[in-house]
Amino acid sequence: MKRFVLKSESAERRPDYRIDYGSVLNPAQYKAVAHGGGPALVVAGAGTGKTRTLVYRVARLIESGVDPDQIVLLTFTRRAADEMIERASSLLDGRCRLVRGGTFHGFCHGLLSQHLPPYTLLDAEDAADLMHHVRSQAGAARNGSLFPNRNTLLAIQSAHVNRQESVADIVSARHPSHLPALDAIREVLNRYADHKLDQHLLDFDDLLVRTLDLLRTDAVVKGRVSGGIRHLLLDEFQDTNALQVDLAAELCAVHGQVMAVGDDAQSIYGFRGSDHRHILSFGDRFPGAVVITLEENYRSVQPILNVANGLLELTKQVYPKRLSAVRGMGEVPALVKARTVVEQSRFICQMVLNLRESGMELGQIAILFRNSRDSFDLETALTQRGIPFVKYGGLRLSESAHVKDVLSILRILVNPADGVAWNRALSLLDGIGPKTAADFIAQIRSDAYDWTAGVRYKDQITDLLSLLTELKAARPKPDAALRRILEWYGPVLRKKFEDHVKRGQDLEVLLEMSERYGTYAELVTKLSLEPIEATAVDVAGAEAGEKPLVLSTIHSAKGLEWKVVFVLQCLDGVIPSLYSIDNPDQVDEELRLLYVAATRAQDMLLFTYPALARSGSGDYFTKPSRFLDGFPETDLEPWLLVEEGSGFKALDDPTVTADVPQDPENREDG
DNA sequence: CTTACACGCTTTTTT
DNA sequence: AGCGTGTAAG
Repeated sequence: MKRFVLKSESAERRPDYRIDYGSVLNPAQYKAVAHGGGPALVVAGAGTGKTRTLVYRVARLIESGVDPDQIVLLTFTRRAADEMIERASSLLDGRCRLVRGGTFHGFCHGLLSQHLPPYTLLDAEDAADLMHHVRSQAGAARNGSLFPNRNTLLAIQSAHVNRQESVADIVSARHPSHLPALDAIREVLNRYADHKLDQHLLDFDDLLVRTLDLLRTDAVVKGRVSGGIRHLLLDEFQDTNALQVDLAAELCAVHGQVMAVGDDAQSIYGFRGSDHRHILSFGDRFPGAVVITLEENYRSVQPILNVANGLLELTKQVYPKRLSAVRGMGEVPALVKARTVVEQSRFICQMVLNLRESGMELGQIAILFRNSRDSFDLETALTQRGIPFVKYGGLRLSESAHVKDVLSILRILVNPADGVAWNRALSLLDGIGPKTAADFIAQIRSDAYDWTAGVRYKDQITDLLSLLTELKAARPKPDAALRRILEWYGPVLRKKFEDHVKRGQDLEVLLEMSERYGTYAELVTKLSLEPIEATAVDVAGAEAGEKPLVLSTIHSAKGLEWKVVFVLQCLDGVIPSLYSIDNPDQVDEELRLLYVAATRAQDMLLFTYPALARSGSGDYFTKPSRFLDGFPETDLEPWLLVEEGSGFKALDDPTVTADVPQDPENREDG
């Protein structure tokens, strides 16, 4: 008898992979990359190849025949998504660029813009403007100083939405002093919501809320959206909030293929409603989840991890975890005591120059700090010495007053009901304050810009109106429109700002950027969703093509790595922040923040602090961060800065050479 | 009644 | 360095 063997056609055909996944990944990474069906959680300590794993998984899924368009990769920042997709592309091919990716907020906007009537996005400051307006309309200010200010109101609102807790709970837990005003707070928050509805405005939180709402109430949309997501990949899962977890659950409802990657030790966005416990309860939320742990650290030398491990041991929560280095031993991290902030900057500049001379690229060095302003003095010092740098974090170009002024005109054209934009634009005119602006806005009932202007403002109003009418009729491209708006704005800029020259340059940058956008709405929305985050300072003498030194807040440094990392201003009251020390949970978050900073370093890690700080009232002595206090000198080596010619002899450390004038880095133990 | 301006105080991190 | 408040001027 002859037998014919029928191949099973239902089983997935084993593809011929172009990449030999088994040999380029370690077993745990491979397990995650090759994971077949159902939810999976990858718990990945710092430097264990988390990004690499996601990148290879994307490539593998595509090689297995998954349509890239059916893969959704949600990351914390747009920068992270771009980087991953870029890396996947270089690994495999251009198909990876078709993967859908971005932030939760960006993804939600993409969806909502197809399903909601047109709306305008409010960034944090716009939301604050609106809240301020609502607050003053409610006569809140008269209720005495006990009534929360606009930022507190927004914080309450945001916590209410993102944590999905009641306003009463939020106020009693986080702002107990405002408990007597609870009813008034609710009233103001309701009005805030009403205004947003009336004016077709959505704030960041609304993007998440409305998307969840859409998916839960519209079965057709949900079927199409979730049905179109064969694989959902979630990066930085420890920083997702309750709302985002709900969203993720909806998005993967049809295919059930969700992979989350995260590290509870790196949860640093509690202030935005994230809760690292979501990682721990992942299995409850996504039943049957496989947990894969990545433990081998490929990034840092062991002495850096010793400090990182030491920091982690200080946290109240005990999810014990020890990173161990594949790379082995290296230099012991330093705790550098400078006398003043100025000396701290001098030290860093000279170290950077020494490193540069010994062949390290500037782009391999990063200076990290808790607060954006912590780097002000260093920025001056770097500029003086002609060291090129780029700064991430803090105030963004697109959030600065002059850029927002200019964009408000475009926003009016996009959405004539946008009272926040009208208010901003009108307030630029001489003699028009909140009251007059509000009166005008109340008169606007159509997008025909006609109203009865008081004689006092007549000329200015006519100017503004003809600008709007002209742009409305001609609808030039965004860059041409901006050019026209800048003509109008020029005199305002010069009158309003002392440093109008510098701000004018910013506006030129904006103009240049606007060429990339097809519509006003796209330009305005993109700038809110993905603010221009880096402010580059190009200094003459930078070698063409060499990446500059990186200055970054620790928050913005998440997910990145450098050969040498300095952490600035390691002071008690800075990290941990003065305003967190009463709350153990918040102190823990500050600790994790320092942990994140420490684990960015590959070869060398230096914590610096000034012993003397300056405040308005005078100089005062400081204490180094309590987190760095208890380390033995074998783990964290104290460095003393000594002036040249003061009798101390330099140790022969290649990175600490004495040929730079005024070199202070003679090392002293103890 | 509104706006403009000066002064004193200060929570920061991001979508 | 910005924000809210108090004060004086329009």
